[in-house]
Amino acid sequence: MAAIGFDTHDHAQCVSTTLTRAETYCAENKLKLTPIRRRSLEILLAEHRALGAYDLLAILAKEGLGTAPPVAYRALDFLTAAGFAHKIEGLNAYIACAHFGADHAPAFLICTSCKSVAEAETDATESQLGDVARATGFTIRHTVIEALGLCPKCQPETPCA
Amino acid sequence: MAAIGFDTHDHAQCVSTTLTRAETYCAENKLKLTPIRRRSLEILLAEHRALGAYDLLAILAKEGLGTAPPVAYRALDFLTAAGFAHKIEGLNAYIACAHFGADHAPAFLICTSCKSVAEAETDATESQLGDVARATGFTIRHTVIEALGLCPKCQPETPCA
DNA sequence: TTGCTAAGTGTTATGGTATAACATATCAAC
DNA sequence: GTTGATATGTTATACCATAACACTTAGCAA
Repeated sequence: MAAIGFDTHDHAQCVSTTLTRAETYCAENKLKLTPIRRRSLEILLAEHRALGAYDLLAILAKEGLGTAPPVAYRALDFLTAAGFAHKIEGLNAYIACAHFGADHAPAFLICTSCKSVAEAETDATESQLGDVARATGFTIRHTVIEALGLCPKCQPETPCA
Repeated sequence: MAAIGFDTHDHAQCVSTTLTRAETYCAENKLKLTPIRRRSLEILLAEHRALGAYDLLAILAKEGLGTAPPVAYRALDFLTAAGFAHKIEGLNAYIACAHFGADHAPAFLICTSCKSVAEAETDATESQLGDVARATGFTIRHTVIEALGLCPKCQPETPCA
């Protein structure tokens, strides 16, 4: 389980690589990465942070790709269903997934100071949530695991801009 | 870590006991359990399920305890800050806490079929989230840990009403 | 007692999030 | 080329949450 998100990297590269992989994945799984969906994913990847549905919509609207809320929500529904993006429940916002395709149980570290978000993968069946579920006979379909706090750069000693 | 919520129990007893404990806790900690706050907690306890802020407001309004949204949100803010209630982020709803007072890291098992919610206590520092946080230098302030799925009564073989 | 201060409440208005519903368009399969 | 499934365009609305400001109350100090 490795967290990513609080480090720097070749961003243009990371966007294009992930987009290419998403295209390949869609082709292999008979999913349609339409222009609106592709552009939405590209925007989420480029922003590299949690974006509200209406933030995404504003960008799409500027580009003539849609003006009404359902446009954004449909794209986000597709991307989250495909595993290309996740919803951060604690922020009512959406973020591109660094992984993709297979179902996974993401965990998020959300900095309340600089709003950056790091994603880590967890094993739901091995978590405490999994323990409780087994003990009670509960069947897990989806997990929401988020931590709100301060990222390394925003610790009290070294507040970030 | 024990889950509660998918079992039956003496409900009137559980409501009155918890209310009494809340009163004691407030007295000891100089918190004011005003009529609106007390009644809101009582409602959440009696309902014994996640309630939207506007659901709570509707009940308060019927009783002449307030008509505008801030009334409900203020009561819920107080109850959640005191640890008497929790917000279920995945549902945008609120539920009474079976525990109270001290800070804790609740985890919820939410049945998408019958809407029941079970609360379990976790140890954030021992969770996978804690592992990631330590590895990345992230300081956790608050955690959101929720699982959506099917409770024992709503498994495919025995769907519940 | 008066007056101050902090906390709580009443109220209006607004902002932010999300979806229902229905019409239209596109495209692959037959 | 018709059909059926999926995607999109659009309007309207519902649901969730808070800003802002006036007013009241409780506790405390002078």
